[in-house]
Amino acid sequence: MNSSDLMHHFTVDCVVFGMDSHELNVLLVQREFEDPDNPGNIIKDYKFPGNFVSFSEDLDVAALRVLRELTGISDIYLEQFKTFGSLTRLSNPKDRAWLKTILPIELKRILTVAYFALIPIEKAKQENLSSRAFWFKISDLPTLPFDHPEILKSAQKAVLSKLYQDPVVYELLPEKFTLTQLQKSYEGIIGQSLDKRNFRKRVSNLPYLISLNQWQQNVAHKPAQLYRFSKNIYEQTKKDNLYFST
Amino acid sequence: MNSSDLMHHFTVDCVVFGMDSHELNVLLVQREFEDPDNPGNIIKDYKFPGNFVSFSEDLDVAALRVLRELTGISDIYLEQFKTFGSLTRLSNPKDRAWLKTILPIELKRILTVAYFALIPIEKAKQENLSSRAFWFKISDLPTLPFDHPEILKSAQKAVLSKLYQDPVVYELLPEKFTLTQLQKSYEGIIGQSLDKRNFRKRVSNLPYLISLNQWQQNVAHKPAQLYRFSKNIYEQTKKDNLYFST
DNA sequence: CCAAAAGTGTTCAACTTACACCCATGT
DNA sequence: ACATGGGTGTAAGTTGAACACTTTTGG
Repeated sequence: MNSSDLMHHFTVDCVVFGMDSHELNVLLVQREFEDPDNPGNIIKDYKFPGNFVSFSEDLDVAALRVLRELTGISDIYLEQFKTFGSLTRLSNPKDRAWLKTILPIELKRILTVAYFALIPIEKAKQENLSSRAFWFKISDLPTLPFDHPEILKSAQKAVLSKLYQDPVVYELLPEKFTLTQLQKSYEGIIGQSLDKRNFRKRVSNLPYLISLNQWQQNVAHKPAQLYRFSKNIYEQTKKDNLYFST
Repeated sequence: MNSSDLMHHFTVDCVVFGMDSHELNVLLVQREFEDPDNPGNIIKDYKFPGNFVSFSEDLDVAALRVLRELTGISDIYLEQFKTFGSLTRLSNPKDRAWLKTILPIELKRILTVAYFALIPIEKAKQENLSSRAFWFKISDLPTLPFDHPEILKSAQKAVLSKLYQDPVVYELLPEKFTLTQLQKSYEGIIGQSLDKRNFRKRVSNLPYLISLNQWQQNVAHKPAQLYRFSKNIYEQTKKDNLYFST
């Protein structure tokens, strides 16, 4: 075994979740390449934003760079959750054909360090989104290449698991939000609907959820009160929950 | 940017937790090399078992192989939790000197995919442990090289977080165990002591915790009843808890 | 006046917490 | 007989779950 046998290509891939008024969405970037099975035919499909990491680049920095380059988004909550290194991740000839268009050498295996990211969709839209980046409802995603379906499942679990420990839902919401928006965000991550009265009773005990003397405007129904998340109060009052799985 | 700029060395590192009758322990392997600052002097210290991964090896397989080769342990619960790729992980000259003894080239950066593992200490001892592998109490660890202190902290968090979702404590216990052993295992992971009566009331509701008609023998006190964990019953009865962080 | 979403309280059951003493065994 | 860890119950407080109607606004 010599040293070059021990060298590998690495990418970072980002699963970006965005919350609109109804449900969770995922940000995908379009790839466009010639179908190797059908020359002359152009395939257009979608994948998670991801790219190679250079040898002098910190992982987290690489993830932010790749996300900025491919989507235009730069101010976002980002967290590494798992590295995927199966020997079969590149087994689809279409995926290998596409890879040749971006790195024209034969690749044996690519490890990818996967990140999840959370952002309110409107904010992402303000940060002039790349013309190649598109939001998809999580309930209606196109077929994903590589092992991206597995990465997505793993990302959803990672976000849920994170929510057990930190109120990361606030990363999905704009600065001022309604309790219904908050509830929808929880529901999107948990994957279940919650009882409105019980939900409100529960969150009304959270010291870091600050009610503002402001209400929605120009809505065709009773305007909802606006709230904000106080990171300071959260940090000061959080206690480590002690529960264990049943 | 050419292709070789995009290639990296990477290793797997395993943080092996073992439970003895009192507390959590961690398995370290000794490294032995000449002090670059003081030629002729031999440094002996300890690190997590870890090694390079070859280009044709699955990640999880590599972790099991490395663990077997360096410690002798082969039947163990193992789970990937994070990849460490800081540019400064190799900044200590002593660590670079040691690396040269195992791979005699100049290395720029090594990414490491970190795993945690759980095993009952006695079981590990049966699997003829390598003479270079040693158990240390988690409350009394030697100084660790590289970024291993950070990896340890992250591993402890990962195990705790896992315990929120699955009763992985049972991986630390022998097949038959007492409620006190179970409690100590929880306490070791959680890092806090628990009330005996409340603990027992709580676990007595777990359908997958099976009491045996067997008791401890040859102990200088009232013998404790033995229990076992039923993975089957756990799988059949588990429900996804719906709680969120406060 | 209609549609749409906001907002609100009670009851019952389940769970959490705090807390102290006797028991069975080996030496 | 003593040292060691095993084993047990209750009361008070808190939290979780189920459940339906009125309010405010824009169109």
